[in-house]
Amino acid sequence: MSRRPARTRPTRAQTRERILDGALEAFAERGFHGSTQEDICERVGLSRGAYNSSFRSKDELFFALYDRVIERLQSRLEEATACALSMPGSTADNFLKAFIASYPFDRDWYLLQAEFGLYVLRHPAMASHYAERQGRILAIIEGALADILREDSRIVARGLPRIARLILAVHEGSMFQGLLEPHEVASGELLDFLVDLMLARAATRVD
Amino acid sequence: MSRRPARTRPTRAQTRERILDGALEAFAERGFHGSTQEDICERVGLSRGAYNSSFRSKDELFFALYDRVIERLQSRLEEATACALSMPGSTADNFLKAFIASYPFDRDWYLLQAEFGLYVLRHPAMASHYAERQGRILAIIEGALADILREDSRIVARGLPRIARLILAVHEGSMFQGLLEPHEVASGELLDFLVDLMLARAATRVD
DNA sequence: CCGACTCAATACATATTTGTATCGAAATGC
DNA sequence: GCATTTCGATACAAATATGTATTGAGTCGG
Repeated sequence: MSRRPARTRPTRAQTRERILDGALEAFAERGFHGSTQEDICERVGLSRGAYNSSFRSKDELFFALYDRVIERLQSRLEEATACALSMPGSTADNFLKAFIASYPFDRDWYLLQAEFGLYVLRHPAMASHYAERQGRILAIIEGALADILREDSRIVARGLPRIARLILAVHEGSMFQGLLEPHEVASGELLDFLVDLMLARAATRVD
Repeated sequence: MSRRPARTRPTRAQTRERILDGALEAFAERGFHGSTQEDICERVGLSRGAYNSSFRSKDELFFALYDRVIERLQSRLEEATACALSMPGSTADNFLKAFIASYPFDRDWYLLQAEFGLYVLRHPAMASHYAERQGRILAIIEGALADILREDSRIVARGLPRIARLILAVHEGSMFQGLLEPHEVASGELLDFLVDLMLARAATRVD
């Protein structure tokens, strides 16, 4: 035990994190413009005083949140990649599908991601920031694909960046459809289908 | 010339249309929550009086706009389908690519579409409304695919609904990437790539 | 231990936005 | 033509959101 008495007041960093937690919830539920300071704060039991003291503007909060979200996604994907690669003798199917399964597929994540996307499209100055973060995710996907090529070369070799983008596009598009009509589109279904296409196994002709 | 003097005051329907025009612009530029009545009205030179007189609520306006947008998309796609089919001897490649090229790929359209998507995800009661409209688009794509099958059977026959959904997903995902990084992702590039995959022509092995 | 400083809560002033009520012009029905 | 009704603009009132200033408790350095 330290000589100092236990800290009773939370660190600045801690309250910042709590506000980010509240913002995550609020933005997912009501969107960026739809969320008020009060909205965000009351979810985590803080007052607007803490909010205004911790963040200069809503935009600053927004991007701090985005960075946190991206960092978590990044480590999640990297972990999944390492894990899937560690299993010896994995085929491209297994690898890709394990990798894809590790991709977040929940409502809040999608809503937030979409909200960020709209925001940066409307604030061109921020586009590069977003693109850089998205680039990291694309790089991880590309890296994973490159690894697969060493194990199973059925997949196309050329245009890795484009394939990575295609995977990302399908993931996001199908997440939306899955959230809108859960009974029609199962989680990961379209992405699995795409993998099948890439492995050229689904290209059967009509009878 | 009619016995009545020429009409000087616009019809209710006309002002409704003008307000929808303003809302389209405003929602695309600032989003649903970010757009105020004033925002919407001043773009088309009307006062808030016209707004409140024409629409009971912002939600009503939003869905009226959505329906108008979907109707226009629908006729555009149907037209493109008919046109592409009328060209005799068209291969699946040509057909699909012509069809895809007719799909709107502009900023405002994407922003609005994404905004609608977020809205309905957050208002589950509205999800069925959106799903029904999206279903029409999917049906057109399915119909087009079915037509191709008669001309060129290289494409997979089973799971047409899933293929249609995949096309939709790729289109939306790639639209976003294209808008975010125009120099990285060309319009329609990913969709063309998907078509290649479906036609099993891109599934070459690494050397 | 004491003083300076930090942080979050509260109170307040301001600015925006929305909804309602009213008014005048214009169209329709008789 | 005249009365009635409709529609869009203006004015007003209420609600909501934001930013700033102040206050008091908690923390850190000497």
